[in-house]
Amino acid sequence: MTDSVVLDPVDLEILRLLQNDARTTYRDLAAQVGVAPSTCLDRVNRLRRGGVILGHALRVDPARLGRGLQALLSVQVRPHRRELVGPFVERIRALPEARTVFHVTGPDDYLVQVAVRDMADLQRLVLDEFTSRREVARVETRLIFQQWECGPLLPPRDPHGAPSAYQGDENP
Amino acid sequence: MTDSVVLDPVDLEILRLLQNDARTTYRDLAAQVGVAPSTCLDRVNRLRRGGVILGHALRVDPARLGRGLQALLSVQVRPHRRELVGPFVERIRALPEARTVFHVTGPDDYLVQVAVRDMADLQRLVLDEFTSRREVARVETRLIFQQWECGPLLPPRDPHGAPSAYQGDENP
DNA sequence: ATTGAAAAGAGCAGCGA
DNA sequence: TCGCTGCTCTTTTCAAT
Repeated sequence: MTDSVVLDPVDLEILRLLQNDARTTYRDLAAQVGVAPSTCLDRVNRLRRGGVILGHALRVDPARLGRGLQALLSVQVRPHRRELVGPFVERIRALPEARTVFHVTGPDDYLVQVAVRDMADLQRLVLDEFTSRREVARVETRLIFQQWECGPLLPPRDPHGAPSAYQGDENP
Repeated sequence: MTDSVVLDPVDLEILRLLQNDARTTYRDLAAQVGVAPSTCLDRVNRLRRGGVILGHALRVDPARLGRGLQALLSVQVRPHRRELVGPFVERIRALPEARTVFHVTGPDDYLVQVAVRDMADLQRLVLDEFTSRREVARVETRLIFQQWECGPLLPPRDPHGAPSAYQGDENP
């Protein structure tokens, strides 16, 4: 399914450091990991090509952009068939208010994280873009008080005490 | 509350481009926006100081790290008081499986996005880290089929046809 | 695969307009 | 506020180990 990706401790440490600060230079990276800068570059490029690193995203403060209110909308799309949900997702993704769309199991089909200016804006969004649609059977709105990003994503530790290096799925 | 932040069309275009690829050089940025590279640097630094740009995040593929299964856990914490929820959030954030924690309105207090290896791993996580805790009154697990990040975050367009530049809250 | 050194390129400050 | 010039640091390449 995925390309062969083998991550040794050097790769893991680089990933961990870059997730803490994606702008760390190869020089600093090299110093902290204990290899040459050119080796770091090589590793990072390999992680890129291997699809482990998908890209670099700018973290922006929604409040400073006039979107101080965020919410999660649980949406039921009926009937839940490809010809309906495909366009639904694309339409939602195109909304300037949308941040993330989750397709999930359970009674509600989608969870949509949105960032809006204020309550009036949220009301407008829900009414105009969700409940007014025929394929949208139900919308439940939960406001987001606060949101925390968690620590760097790392491979799970092997529960059986196997070597710490993680080996991805192979597909030669 | 926030510093004075005024965003003109140049700032907005820079933000839009950087959200697509945060590693775009000032030179390329300048070429696409139509100003001098030094101006781009100046603008970006201002956006940094103004708190609009919070930092740079590395986007990583969880599946390539052996965390091919993601889920959203709705968690009810009872009693929902500061002395309980503070430590709860910190404990959850420290879990290597946790990606994002939302504090939300509604019957469930928290939404926790987790990335695990497989179903057995998810079961272990729910049982050991959530339902076994006394302050956790209820956990509802929804699996994530798929997840989409949406377009760049931009200021809302003014509904009254005012100038397109967005002016943040002032506090001189 | 990793390295050090050298070349190419980008970041950054100062200055003049 | 903008754009130019020049210096410094980073990134990237490459031959050798």
